[in-house]
Amino acid sequence: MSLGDRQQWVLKSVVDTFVSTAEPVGSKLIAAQADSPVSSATVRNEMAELEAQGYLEQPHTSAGRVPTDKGYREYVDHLMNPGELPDQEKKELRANFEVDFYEVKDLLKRATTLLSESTGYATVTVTPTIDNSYITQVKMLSIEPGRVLIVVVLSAGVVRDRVARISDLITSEDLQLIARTLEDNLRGVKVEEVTLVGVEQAMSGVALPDPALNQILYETYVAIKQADQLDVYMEGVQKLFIQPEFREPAEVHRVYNALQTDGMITGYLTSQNGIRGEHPFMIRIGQEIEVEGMEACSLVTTTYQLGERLHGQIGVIGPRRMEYEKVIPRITFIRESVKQYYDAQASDT
Amino acid sequence: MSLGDRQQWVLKSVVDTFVSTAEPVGSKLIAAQADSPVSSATVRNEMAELEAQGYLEQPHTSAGRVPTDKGYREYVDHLMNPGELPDQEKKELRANFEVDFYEVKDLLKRATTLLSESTGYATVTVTPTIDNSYITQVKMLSIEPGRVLIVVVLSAGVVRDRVARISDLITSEDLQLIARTLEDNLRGVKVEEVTLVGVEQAMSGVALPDPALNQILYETYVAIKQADQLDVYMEGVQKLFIQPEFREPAEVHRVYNALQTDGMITGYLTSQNGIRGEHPFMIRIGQEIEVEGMEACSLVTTTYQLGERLHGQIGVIGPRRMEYEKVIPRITFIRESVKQYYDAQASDT
DNA sequence: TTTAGCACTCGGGTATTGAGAGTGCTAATT
DNA sequence: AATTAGCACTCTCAATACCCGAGTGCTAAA
Repeated sequence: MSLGDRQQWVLKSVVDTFVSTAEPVGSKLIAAQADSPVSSATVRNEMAELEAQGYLEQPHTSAGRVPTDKGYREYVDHLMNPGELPDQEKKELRANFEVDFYEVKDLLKRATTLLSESTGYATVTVTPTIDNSYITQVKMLSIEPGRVLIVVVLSAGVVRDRVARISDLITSEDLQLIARTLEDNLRGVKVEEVTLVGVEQAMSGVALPDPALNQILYETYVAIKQADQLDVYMEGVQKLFIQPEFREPAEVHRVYNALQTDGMITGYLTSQNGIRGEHPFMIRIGQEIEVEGMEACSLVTTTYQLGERLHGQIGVIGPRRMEYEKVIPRITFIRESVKQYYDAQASDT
Repeated sequence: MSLGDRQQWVLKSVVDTFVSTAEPVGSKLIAAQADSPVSSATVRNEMAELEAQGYLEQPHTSAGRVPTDKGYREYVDHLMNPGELPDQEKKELRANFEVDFYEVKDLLKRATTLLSESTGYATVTVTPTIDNSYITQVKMLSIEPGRVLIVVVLSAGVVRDRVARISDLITSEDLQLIARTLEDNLRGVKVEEVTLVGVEQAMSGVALPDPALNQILYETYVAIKQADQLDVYMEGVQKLFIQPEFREPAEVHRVYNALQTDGMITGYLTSQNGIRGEHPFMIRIGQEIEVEGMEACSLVTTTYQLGERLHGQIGVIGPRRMEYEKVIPRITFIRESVKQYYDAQASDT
C-alpha cells in the first residue's frame, strides 16, 4: 500500500524538519510551513496514519513524531531531490583539490578530508583494489649484502615492493637470475591466483642453496600478495560526537568502537563492490547497517573509479538524521573529481 | 619547602585512591586505610596543608580532595614506585608479539595495539626518524614508458622509493645514466642537507632534454625528502571516552580534535627527542601538555630505539588520573620488546 | 472532507527538602 | 606539643512534588 501525495508531503516535511532541528516535530510546525495547504488537524490525521504504517514514531505520547528507518528509507528512495551542487562550492572544492599530490593515497586522503569538511560529517575511504591485475615485471635490487628490494609491477602500472632480508650467500648475479626466471614464469599470472607453491614451481630447476632460495621466494610471494592490502582513511569522526544523538558518551564509545574495529568498515564498504546502476550510491540507514554499534548512524557510500582498472569506496558517516539532500551531490562531486584528477595526472606527461 | 614524610604519605594515598575511584577522596577514607597510623583528624590537617601548598584542591567545600597538576607531578617524581611487570604478563605480551610481521610499521602498529590493550589507555606511536642518515644509493627502474621507480637507499639500509611519471622521451639507458650520476654525486650527502638545487647541480653537464630532466630530478628530490615523513599510529582512543572525566561530549570533542589535528601530537612527541637520562620517560600532566584541548589528559612518552640509528616515540594518553605505576613498566617493556624484535629480525639471516 | 475546539497525557523544568559526606575548629587526651 | 574526638557547619546530590506547555486524539461543526 503506497502513500498518498499528501502523506508523502507530510513525511518529507517531517524528515526535513527533523533533520535540521533534531527535535520531534509536531503537527503545528508542519502546518505552519510556508507551502502548507492544510491545517494542523489534517496533518495530525496523516501523521497518525504514517505512524500506523511504520514511517514515523513517537518518542512518547504528547511528543512530536520522529522518522523511523522505514521513514528515512522512503525519504531517500522517493521523496528527496538532492539537486546540483552550486557552482560556487564546486569552485571552492576544486581550488582545494588543486594542490600537488605525490601519490594516489595523497589524492584520496585529500578527497576524504574535503568531503568531510564539505558535508560536516565523518568520511571514510578505502584504497582502491585492482580489477584482474596480473604480474608484468619482477625485479630485484640489491641494497646491501643480505638485503634486497623486491619490486613487482602489476598491470595498469601498479607497483608493489618490499625490502627483504635474505641469505648473504646470494649474490647480485643470483638475484638477477632469480628475478628474470620469476618474471618469465609469472608474467601474466593474476595476482589472486598466485600461491606460494606457484612461486616455488616457477623456480624449479634453478640451482641455489635451498633454504636461501625458499626464503627469497617466500618474500617475493609476500610482496605480490601485499597488493591486496587495503588501507582505510577516516576523517572528521569528531563531527559525529557533537550531534545531539551522541549526547551519551556510552553511545560515542559504541560507535567509535565499531568504526575502529579492524576490517569492520573495510569489509562493509567493499562488499558493495560493483554497484553501478542508475543510482550509484548505497544508502544504509540505522539497522540496515548490519554492524554492531552503528544503529544510530547512516552510511552513504559510493564507488570511485581511477583510470580503467582501479576502484575503491568512499563514504559519509553521519547520524540517521543526515542531510541526505546535501550529502548526495557532494559525494558525487568528490567521486567525479577524484577520477578527473587521477586521470589527468595519469595522462599528462 | 618540601613535604614531610606524613604529608607525602597522605598525598600518595590521595592520588592512589583518586586514581582508582575517580571520586574526591576524604580524610576518613585515607585514615581507614590498612596501613594508616593516624586518625582522620590528623589527615584532615595534613590535607589542609597540602591544599595550601597547592598539591590538592577541593571541587567545593565539603567535598573530598582531588590532586592538582602539581600534586600529580610530585607523585610521579617522588612518590610512586612503578615496580616490575609480573612475569605472567610479560609472557602474554611476548606471545602476542610473536606473529610474523612484514615490515617495521607492522611491528610498530602491533606495539601500539598491545600497549593500549595492556594499559587500557589510548596509545600513539610515531614512526622512527633516522639519525644523520645519508644517501648511499640511487637507483631507477623503468616500469613502463613514461614511468619510473626511483629508489633511494639511505644509511642503515633504509629504503625509500616512489613511482614517478616522467617524459617518455627518456630511455632506459638515460635512466641508468641519471641514476649513476646522481648516486655518484649524492652518495654520502645527509638527507637533511639535500636541496632541490643540490640535486640539480649533481646533474649539471648531462645532456638531456631540459624539462624532462628537471622533472625527474624533482621527483628524485621528492623521493629523498619523503624519508622525513612521519606516520602516526593511534590505538584505543575510545578507551578515553569511557573515563568519567569525559562525561561531557563537548570534552570528548575537544580532546578528539586535539588528537586528530594534524601534526599536533607528532610535533609534540618528537620534540622530546634525545631524552635519555636515568628516567627515559617524559610525563606531562594536564596543563603541562601545551596543547589546546588536552588539559584533562596526561601523556607518558618514551623514545624507542631500533638498531643503531632509528628512533621514534611511543606514548600513552590517559586522563590525568592515570595509573602511572601501571603504565610505566608496561611502556618500558614494550619499548624494549620493539627493540628486541627489530634487532632480532635484523640480525637473523 | 476538512477544520476548529477541547479534554487529556506526559515529559521536562523548577523549587523544596532531607540525607550524607566532608570539612574546620575547639577542647580533651596522650 | 602533638594527636584525636566531638561537633557545628556547609554544600552537593537525590528524591519529591509540582506545574507548564506542547502535542495528541477525538468529536462536532463547517
